[in-house]
Amino acid sequence: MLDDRKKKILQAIINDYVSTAEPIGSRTIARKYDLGISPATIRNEMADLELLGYIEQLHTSSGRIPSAKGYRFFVDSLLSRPVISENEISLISNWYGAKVRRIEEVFQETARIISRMTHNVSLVLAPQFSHCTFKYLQFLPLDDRRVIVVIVTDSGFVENKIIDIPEDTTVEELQRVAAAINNRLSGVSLDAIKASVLKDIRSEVIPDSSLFEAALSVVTSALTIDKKERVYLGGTTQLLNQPEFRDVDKVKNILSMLEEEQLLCDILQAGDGDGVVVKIGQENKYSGIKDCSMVQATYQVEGQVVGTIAVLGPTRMEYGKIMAVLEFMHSHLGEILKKYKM
Amino acid sequence: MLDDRKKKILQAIINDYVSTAEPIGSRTIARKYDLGISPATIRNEMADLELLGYIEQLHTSSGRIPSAKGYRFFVDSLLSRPVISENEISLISNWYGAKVRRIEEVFQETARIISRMTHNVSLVLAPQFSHCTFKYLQFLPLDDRRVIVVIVTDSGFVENKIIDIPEDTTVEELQRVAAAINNRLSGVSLDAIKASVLKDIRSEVIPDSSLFEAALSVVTSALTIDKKERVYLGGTTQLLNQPEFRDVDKVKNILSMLEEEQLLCDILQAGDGDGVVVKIGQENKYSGIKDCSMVQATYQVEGQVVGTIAVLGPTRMEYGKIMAVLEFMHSHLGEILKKYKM
DNA sequence: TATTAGCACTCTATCCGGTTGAGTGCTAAC
DNA sequence: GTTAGCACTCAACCGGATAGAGTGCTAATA
Repeated sequence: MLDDRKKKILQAIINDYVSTAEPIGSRTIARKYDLGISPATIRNEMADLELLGYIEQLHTSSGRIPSAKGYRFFVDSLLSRPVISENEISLISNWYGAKVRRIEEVFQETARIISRMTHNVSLVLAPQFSHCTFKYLQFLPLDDRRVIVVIVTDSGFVENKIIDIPEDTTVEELQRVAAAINNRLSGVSLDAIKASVLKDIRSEVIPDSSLFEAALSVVTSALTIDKKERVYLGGTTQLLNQPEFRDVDKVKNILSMLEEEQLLCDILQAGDGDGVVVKIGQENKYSGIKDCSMVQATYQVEGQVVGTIAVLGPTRMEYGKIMAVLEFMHSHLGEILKKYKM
Repeated sequence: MLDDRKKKILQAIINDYVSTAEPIGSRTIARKYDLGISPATIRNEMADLELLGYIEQLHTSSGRIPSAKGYRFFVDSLLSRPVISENEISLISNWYGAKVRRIEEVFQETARIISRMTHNVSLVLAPQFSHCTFKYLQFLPLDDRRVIVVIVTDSGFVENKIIDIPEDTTVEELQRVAAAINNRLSGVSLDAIKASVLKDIRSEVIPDSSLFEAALSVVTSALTIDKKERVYLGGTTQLLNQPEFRDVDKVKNILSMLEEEQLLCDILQAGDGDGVVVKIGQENKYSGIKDCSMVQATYQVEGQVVGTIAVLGPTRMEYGKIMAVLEFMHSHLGEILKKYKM
């Protein structure tokens, strides 16, 4: 365990490096931070810290920078978790009020707000459609040959698709099919429907109804799309402000990754545990971000975890601030969603 | 007007610069392109071309690069417009088949396909909801206090929103309100509704019905959102492969622009005329892309222009290829949309 | 008269050696 | 245990020399 003085020095190194992105030496620490000890002493302590693996040197005569282990210790033991100010809270509420007109926009705006406050890329994973429960399906007539199938879940998600129907289909027939499906599927979770229930139904009922087949295939397709298009990004250009991304090739790597929604979903869903979680450098499983850090948090609706929010940036990030923002979203995004009629 | 030899030399310069991104000199042209004339002659011709403004020099002893005027002449007079191959067409069709499950995905996939084929950023402006005609509105019950308002247009677009209702609202009452609205608005274009009709109605009917108010406000909000969230981007990382974007600050400028959907909408909608249009450098009105080129095309559904597709990149781009791809999309995207049930 | 060879010139990019400055580790004194 | 002093290291910066690609001009050539 580190003694008090080492902690203070480590803290100074991290604070300085986070704000300047430059390696820092003993002399500078002594000058900028009033620790009451000389550069020489700090040098000795820094040599120890390096031996212990908390800081590292790029080359023999450069200053030190925090290592992943250093950041980890900082986050776990040194960080006095700040909370965001009243001022910021009211700003956030204004931002939502000004921009959000419908539920999907909450996610996009959340991503924007988080990135604006943290100066880093933010990711918002919207609730998985498949966790919802099927409520009912309805046909809305469009013209002679087409109807819109609308699927409604208990939480009010609506999914729709246009299908062709035989020309001579009667309204009664449509209603009968809808009733049959609703009767069988109402209250069943979409997960379950996808997994097996659909097959069961198909064998239970009149197999020659092409309308029925079409309606079922819509349900299926509504279920299979749910994994996609559910990640909202904010502030991707913030990356380019970070000195660690001066190099275009590094930017390319990260941006390519951010374009792969499926990958992002997987990364975000892998988030273990509730609350705010910090993953530093190598702790990230996906190799493309092994020199980045990611702070993740879940959020809840009706007491159930439904989605994940995250901030991605260089390991040199303002962990305190970011954790505070995500902490806030973790505990308030649910309410906000409710407010905008989820 | 340029004589034949000057044209050939200009063509050689442009071809070479487009593929290498390096200024090219007389000696190299003579070596690489078999024009049957000596470097000295080429030098004289190049001096003329520079005087005429078709090419330019970065400094006295560098090779020449095409100017905007040069590219313009190339596009207008030198370019033998290629068409994309059968091979590529079947590739495209496969890509759509593999990815697209619903109508919105057509736009995203179109953007991806275009950028993949052109190696540049692509933009797809989805059809404006507001050009459609209101068909009807329907209430779908959710629970005691909430219903989903579904708005259907004649082309099959569906927009939905959840609203609160007074607890004791009867089904008949809902139907009556829906009928009243449908009666009045059916067949009216959404543009017109937004512009004025809504105000008229409000005064015509029972003003104390809060349900009625809520339904109308949903119609309004469904109309006001239509300008947003309708631009799909593809291949933003392609930018980073271009040597002209080696500089992170330039990348930042463009990427920031690409994040502003409203701006993109404006730029894309400004597209004058039908068919494929090329805007080179300064020809672009928006100052942020004055050193880029943009190739735009419209696409149609039912014989009506409903949206725009575009490719954005450095002025040094493969105009021929890009125009061919957009030409194809211009004439086929309509069908593709129909195929996926627009 | 149009083309070409030859030549002097220009300008960038690159390499190289010297200098500066921030930083270190070690040792000896406090 | 702390600190001052000192020799040492290394990246960054600067300036001069060089190489190379390219030009424009002039005179010779077909």
